[in-house]
Amino acid sequence: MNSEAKCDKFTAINELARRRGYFWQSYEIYGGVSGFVTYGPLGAKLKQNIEAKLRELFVTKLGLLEIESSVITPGKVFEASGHVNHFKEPMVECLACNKRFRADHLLEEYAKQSCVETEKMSLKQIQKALEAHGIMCPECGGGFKPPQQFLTMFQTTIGPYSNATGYGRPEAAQGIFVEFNRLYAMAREKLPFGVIQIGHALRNEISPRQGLIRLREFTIADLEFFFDPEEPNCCLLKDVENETLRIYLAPERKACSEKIVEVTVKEAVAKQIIRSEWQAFFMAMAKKLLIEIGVPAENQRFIEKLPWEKAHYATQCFDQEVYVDRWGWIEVSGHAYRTDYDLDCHTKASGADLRVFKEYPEPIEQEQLVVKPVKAKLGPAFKGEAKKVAELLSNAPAEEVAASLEKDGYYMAENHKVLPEHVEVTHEKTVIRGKRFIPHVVEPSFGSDRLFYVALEYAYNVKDDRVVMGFPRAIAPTQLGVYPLVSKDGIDKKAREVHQQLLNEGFTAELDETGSIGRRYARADEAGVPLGITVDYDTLHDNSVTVRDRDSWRQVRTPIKSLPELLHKYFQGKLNFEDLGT
RNA sequence: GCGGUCGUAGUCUAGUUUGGCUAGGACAUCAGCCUGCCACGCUGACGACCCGGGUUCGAAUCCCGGCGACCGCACCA
Repeated sequence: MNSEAKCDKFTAINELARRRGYFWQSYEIYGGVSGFVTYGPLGAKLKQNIEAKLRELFVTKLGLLEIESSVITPGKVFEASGHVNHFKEPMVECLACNKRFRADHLLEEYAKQSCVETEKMSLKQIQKALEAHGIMCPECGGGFKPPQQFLTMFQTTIGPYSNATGYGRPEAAQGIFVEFNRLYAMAREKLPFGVIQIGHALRNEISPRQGLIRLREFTIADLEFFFDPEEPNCCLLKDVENETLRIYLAPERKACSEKIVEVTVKEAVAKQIIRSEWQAFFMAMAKKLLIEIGVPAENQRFIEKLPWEKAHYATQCFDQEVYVDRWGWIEVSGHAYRTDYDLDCHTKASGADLRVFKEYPEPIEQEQLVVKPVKAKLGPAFKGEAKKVAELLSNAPAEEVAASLEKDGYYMAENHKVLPEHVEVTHEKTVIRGKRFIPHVVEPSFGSDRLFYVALEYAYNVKDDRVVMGFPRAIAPTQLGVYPLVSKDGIDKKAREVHQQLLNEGFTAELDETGSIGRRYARADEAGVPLGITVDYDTLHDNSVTVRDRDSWRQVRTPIKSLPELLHKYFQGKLNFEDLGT
């Protein structure tokens, strides 16, 4: 088992995960469905702890706002955001060999059409274009069935009688954008500010096959950070400016070079490698997060997306990648500069004003020509049409109306003849105190399940033919194991007391009294329990216990009464194992 | 969806070619004994042939269909 484990960690981890209750494929009794997993007791706790780390880093320390919105989303939202158009692909199937191809890719390759062109084409246009260019199956030369769209969002109907289309959200971000006005109010109407949402998202993948890496239902952590594009400087950049980032840049990728540049955050910004300071900041934070869940810096990198790889909303986009045994580099987070794309789309589609107001340092005074309808005269003159005429006058450019009155002695508001007596033309001074604009957004987006998987893979160690899950102590699902050395002579009773005390202190602690002590240590190692507390014969005399370190297997001796304080500090990272006793 | 490989207790697996099973083992789990710090002592218990159909006196084994897994193709905004 262990030699195989070295060959393929993915297999070993999946097996361990099932056996020990980290995660497994859902609905097994009905044969299982791929793309859905159940997190077991250890896994659920580990995932919570990883998400707690995310919250600690972004919510607690940076003061971002956290929200929770619904998964089912009215169709209008994703029509506005562009997902309905972009979350589907036109595909054709060969009549002869049944192979499937992306229709737009075929046109790009054989008809030399740009992806900008194919993007806009309807299915019928695609079919005609395929026929016009005589494109046949690249595999066998056969003809194609009519093209079909594959929508990768889960579609449903909201309510029993309505035919309102709803979608399972493929990202949590839109839940933030649509609530922008309220959230901006809660941020005390100040930029910059950020909102995070950690929740389930759904994507109907055609064929998900890589365990936790590609799921149909998964947990996403979308962070939307709003700022003024005219004040794009990041006030927190100093905190991370000397962090180094390993980046695989787009030009290198185009040249098929493997070259990774290693730059500090400061340099990346100065050299415009990363065009948004806030994006650079969050990339540094993402690196920190991954280190905290156990992935060393040298096994992380950022990869700049090529133009055709980028999401429809993004300008510059980086993926954070982690090296894993089975597939090499896999994406764990995406960092997109979404500009004002989403808020602009929702402004246009909903009619709601999602702009923010920015006061100028000095108010600007302007003199403006104003044409005011005189209601008292309009009424008798136009009777029932008066209201309409007034409206037409208000909407017409003042200069045009004034000029016409001056020159011709009247102004035609459609077919109504407006005379000078009907209006009052004045020069008014207006004071413009500021302007309205749509904030820009940088979005770091983490795949929680992928973070979970890489945490498992980097924790996975084999020591003396035993599996030891070396989770960083902050994310370990179980913090403490409590063991009676033997189950007799009152030692078992004492161990239960110690266990209860530790639970009362708020630790997650497991009591294990079966089997030999070595077996229990081994079992705890597989569950990644950082510390073992063993009650032995000496405990009965002097109230001290041994504390065992999961990673070094060393032991120290400590009085029971000092355990709570020492252990709290240990799990906060303020003490090392050696400091826990003698 | 396509092609290849595969599907036996919680896990790993023997048996499938050549039908004869009351399906064997190991680890894990549970109960009891034993215990003096790293899964290694003893006794016992629990527990499986992916689903459906067919062939046959008899199917884990052969045939067909379905489901699922792994690899490759495609897909992964």
